[in-house]
Amino acid sequence: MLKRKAEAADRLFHALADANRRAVIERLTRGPATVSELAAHLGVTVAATVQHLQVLQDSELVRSEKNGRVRTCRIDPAGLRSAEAWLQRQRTAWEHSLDRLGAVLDDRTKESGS
Amino acid sequence: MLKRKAEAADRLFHALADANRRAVIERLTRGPATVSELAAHLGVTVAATVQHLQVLQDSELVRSEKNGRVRTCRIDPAGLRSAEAWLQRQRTAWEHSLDRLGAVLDDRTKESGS
DNA sequence: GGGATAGTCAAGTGGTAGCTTAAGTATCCA
DNA sequence: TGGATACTTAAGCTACCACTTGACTATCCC
Repeated sequence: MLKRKAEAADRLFHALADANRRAVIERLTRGPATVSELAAHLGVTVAATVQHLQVLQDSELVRSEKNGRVRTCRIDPAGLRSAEAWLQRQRTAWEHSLDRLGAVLDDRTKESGS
Repeated sequence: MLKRKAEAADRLFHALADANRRAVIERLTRGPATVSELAAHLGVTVAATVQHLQVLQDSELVRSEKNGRVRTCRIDPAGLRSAEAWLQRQRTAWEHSLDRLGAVLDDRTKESGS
């Protein structure tokens, strides 16, 4: 199995697969927030929120820095970009394969046609 | 614990979060394949492959039809498109929020400046 | 018909995810 | 200083996931 290279994508899509983590991202696209604010927004404990934030930071979807006792979280565009890149790569590969199929069908038509 | 409702985005990103399922997608972007071919490609049993395919079909990433005893699988672009759409939505929302921040900073500079 | 092929279904297993509570650390401020 | 605030860490619990094996159905073709 070709798993080594896949780890980043694993983490990335796994991070996006949870509704609460996506809610954090959606919230942060509208501006930075503290851990407590995010916890209130999600309706879970602060501890659970910290765990989600860890996952989001590991996949470069969120960054955060701590000032005094307050941790401020914001979007890290790197993760969003590489997720989009993977999907675009697949879509383009698929479209190319459709093009090749089209070319083959055209050739067949030409051969058998006239 | 609250049972999470399996929303579309949940299913979608969860489907993409598994390396074997992504390998199926990558394989299918290069053209259709049967269940056995996919199983051989992944190096897992046919039964496991069928389970992956079920997940991929539920999230509209893959379609399949059965002719005789052979099931042929192909890419369903709907899933890829809606995953891309979600990510793009977040990225543009984030960029707009940066714009608004920029505007505020400009105003502040104008007010306090000179 | 009957053996091989292609896929489906069900049950069981080890591992992991997401959540909680509880106890800790660091910082703020009256 | 000392109490309140903001976050961190650890342990434990339940549910779910990816995978297997084994039995089964449907189809092909000699």
